[in-house]
Amino acid sequence: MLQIHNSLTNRKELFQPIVSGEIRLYVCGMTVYDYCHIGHARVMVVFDLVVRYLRHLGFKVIYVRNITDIDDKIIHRAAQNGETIGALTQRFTSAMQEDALALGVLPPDQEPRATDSIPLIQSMIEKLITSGYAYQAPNGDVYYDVSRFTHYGRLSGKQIADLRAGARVEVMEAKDDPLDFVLWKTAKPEEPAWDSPWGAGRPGWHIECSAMSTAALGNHFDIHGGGADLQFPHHENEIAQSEAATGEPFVNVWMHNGFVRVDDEKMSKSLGNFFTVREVLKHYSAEVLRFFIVASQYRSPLQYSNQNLDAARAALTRLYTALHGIPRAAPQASDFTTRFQAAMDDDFNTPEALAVCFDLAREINRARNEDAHHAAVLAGELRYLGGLLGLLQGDPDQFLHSTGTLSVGSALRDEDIETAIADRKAARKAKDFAASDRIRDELKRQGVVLEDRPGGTTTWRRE
RNA sequence: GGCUGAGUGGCAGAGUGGUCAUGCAGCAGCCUGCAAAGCUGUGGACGUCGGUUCGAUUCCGGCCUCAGCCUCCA
Repeated sequence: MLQIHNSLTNRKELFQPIVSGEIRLYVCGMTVYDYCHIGHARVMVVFDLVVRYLRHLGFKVIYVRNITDIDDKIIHRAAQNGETIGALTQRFTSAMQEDALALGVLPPDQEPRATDSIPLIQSMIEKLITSGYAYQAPNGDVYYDVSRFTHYGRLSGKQIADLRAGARVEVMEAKDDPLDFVLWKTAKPEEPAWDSPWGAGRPGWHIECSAMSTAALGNHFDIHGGGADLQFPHHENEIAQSEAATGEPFVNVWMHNGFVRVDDEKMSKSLGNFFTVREVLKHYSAEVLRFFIVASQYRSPLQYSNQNLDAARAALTRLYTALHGIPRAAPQASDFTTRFQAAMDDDFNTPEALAVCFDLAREINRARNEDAHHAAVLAGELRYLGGLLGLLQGDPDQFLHSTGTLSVGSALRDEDIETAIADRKAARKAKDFAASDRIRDELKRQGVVLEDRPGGTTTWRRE
């Protein structure tokens, strides 16, 4: 029985879909004005694996992840670069999709863009004004009246009074209350704008997610996810807007993933301590990066460091070594699958699920010389379970022959290695172990490790 | 100041009221020409002070430390 930690109640809860057998899921995606960093990668990987697992359980999942392609930062960055907003957002949307693909993140079922959703957004704002939840200020901006929404603060565990007391919100004359947030921003000259009943302008950030999610998934849907930094105010505001506009409950389960940290601090643009996905992929393979993310539970902080990526690579090498040299056989669900599912059912406990994979790998290693068929079936199971995490789908030989950490400099070509191995084989046959060891040492020096197998064959891997 | 969350062996990282996490690293044995890989065995931990309990790393309370949110942020 699947349990998910719900940020709304701050507890693990038994998951019950609204419509039996079907799950509607919305995740806040990227604002496309720069390359994705590892924090963005984590959101994509985490919810990808949530979707994969839910589908494995037999649910029909409708997964929507939006693209924010209009906001202040985009406008500023485009101006800075001297390019159009459309060119900028198109460029970084493509970059984001490339990064996702590299990380083995399956595309969402729908990927709506804010700028394609203006009519939806306007109609929601219209409803909020009509029902008295929003007002147009003298400066033309339209604001949401937070005091009208009685449940405001429920998701983030905040009291309106406390928020006011500790308000660090910029004082804006136009607002009735500093906590009110903007739904429609009047355009300044030079800024992109859409016509509206409230004058030319553009949507505020929060409203787009309310409009796009309810349009795609209905007024009331199952799961809404995103990074923990979106819990307040973004998600809080989404609830306020959506529930006020539709008169229905918005979302049953809120999921928030933890931050990626660098030196015990949150990785973020403002701190400048971020690593982009494409930067990291120059040094580590995408599967290693993905393993690194999966090796922590999604709500825990994730400590980014080369040391931890190296550890991820070593661990992944062990799994691929177990699969190496074993023919593919159809998987059978055994006790390992039961344990794996129990782990995943417990709020997607991927570290525990990986532990099961390692136990399975040991079992394969035990069986491989005793009972080849059994080993093959277990290997099939390991591959299947790994697939639920988006791992272990590659060819073991290929993984072991690649460095995993993509080393720079003069790497030996595969053919050179094969030639050296043939030379060494001849030397061994002639019992010239000094020559044999010389070849092995030289390869080792260049980062290639040899492994002599029973039967006289030699396999190799890069370290 | 308000509100969250966290402190586990050399490192990473799960979990549990009393018997094994898991991976890397260490040690010993088997295997090997020697290695590597693998297998077997093994040492090593639960921030701190109290409380509850036959028994707490696990429950409760205080304290210390760290991170996050309260402003754009995945």
